[in-house]
Amino acid sequence: MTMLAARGLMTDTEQKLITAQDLFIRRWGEMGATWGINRTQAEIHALCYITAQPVCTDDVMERLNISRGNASMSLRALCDWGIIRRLHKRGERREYFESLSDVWEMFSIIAAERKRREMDPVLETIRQCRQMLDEASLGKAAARQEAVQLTRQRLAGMEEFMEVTNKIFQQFIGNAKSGLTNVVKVLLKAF
Amino acid sequence: MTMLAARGLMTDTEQKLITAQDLFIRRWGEMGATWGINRTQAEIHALCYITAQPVCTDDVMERLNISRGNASMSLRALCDWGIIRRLHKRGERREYFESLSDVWEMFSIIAAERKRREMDPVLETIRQCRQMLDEASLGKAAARQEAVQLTRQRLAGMEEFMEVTNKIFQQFIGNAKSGLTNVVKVLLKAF
DNA sequence: ATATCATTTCAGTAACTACTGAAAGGACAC
DNA sequence: GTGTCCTTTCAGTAGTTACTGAAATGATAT
Repeated sequence: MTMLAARGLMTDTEQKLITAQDLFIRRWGEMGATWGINRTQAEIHALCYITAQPVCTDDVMERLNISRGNASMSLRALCDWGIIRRLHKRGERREYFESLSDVWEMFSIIAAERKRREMDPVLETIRQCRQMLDEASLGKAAARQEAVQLTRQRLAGMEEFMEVTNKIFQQFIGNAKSGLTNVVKVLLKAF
Repeated sequence: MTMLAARGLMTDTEQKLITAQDLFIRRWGEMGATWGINRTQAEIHALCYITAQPVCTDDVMERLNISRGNASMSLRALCDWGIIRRLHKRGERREYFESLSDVWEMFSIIAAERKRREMDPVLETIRQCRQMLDEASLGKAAARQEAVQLTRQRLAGMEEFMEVTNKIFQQFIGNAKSGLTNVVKVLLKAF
């Protein structure tokens, strides 16, 4: 609840709007926490997204009850991810922030970054491991030992999975701007 | 590096195998950490998966250098997720654990659980918010205010996204056992 | 130049999560 | 019953991450 609301300076409609928004913001924050982004950052993003209007640092501080330092750092992190943007208003000193409006675009930005940061290194490691265990490195007899073969099979299974997943990600990423919804329609029909 | 290795009681091949496995285990642990599962649990799972052989609590403790308590609790958590299984060996007291072998099946188990725990509550909240802001709750005039309409649009956008995502998840989940790879092939061809 | 307002940085701290090790709790054998 | 072997639990602690608030930095106006 904001200061304004506490002082009774809001209309009934405004209060209800705030209440609904806060509900969404809190849930989104909880969800973010289990997806590797921290709660506060997820809440800030939810605030920008749900209001669909530019917010400044003080708006964020007041609305979410956090310090200036925290707001500043978290806003920057969200800008780095690319899911909110800085925005200068003519004749105003302070900076505003707004969320991307297209959820599909946000998703594909996040997907691209996580693929790069997390999947690619794993794939790289798997290849490295397979190479360490191939005939050229171990010799023919050693490479045929059961334990070695089992591990090689597991590496292969994981590699296949990650390669396919990667391709799907790439499709999403590549098609984000030109109407991702279409891609998804095709996808669902195909099943 | 295990005790055995330190004492020089391993063959060259065994050492190389362990080294490759450890590489994979560590990377998998790092990745898990950014996906909401903790590093140790991810490492234990990686160990079970990559060796493709039943491991007991002591194996886990020695290989990953963790305490008995930690091993016990983490193994249980992985069993709860359903991606490793308990296994009794005839005539042995101690319990063993093994990973599911099919990566697709593991993925769909995790997807199903996360959908239930994380997406479903958000969808529920979005519907609740939309209801709070519809004409029936606010009155016609209030519901037409710009701020209210903007928030309603954003809620709608997010709902659509999550519903489609949910459906895709369900397809994956439903098709896991009967050869998920086929589903994916269809999917990739469709693009 | 100086004043004003906004933003960033960061040392210190609070809050939280993960982990240990020892004690308690089974399960089976004798 | 007692002893042995293994597993689980949990209080206490270590380690990590998130946050604050104040000082430093920057940006614009006068």
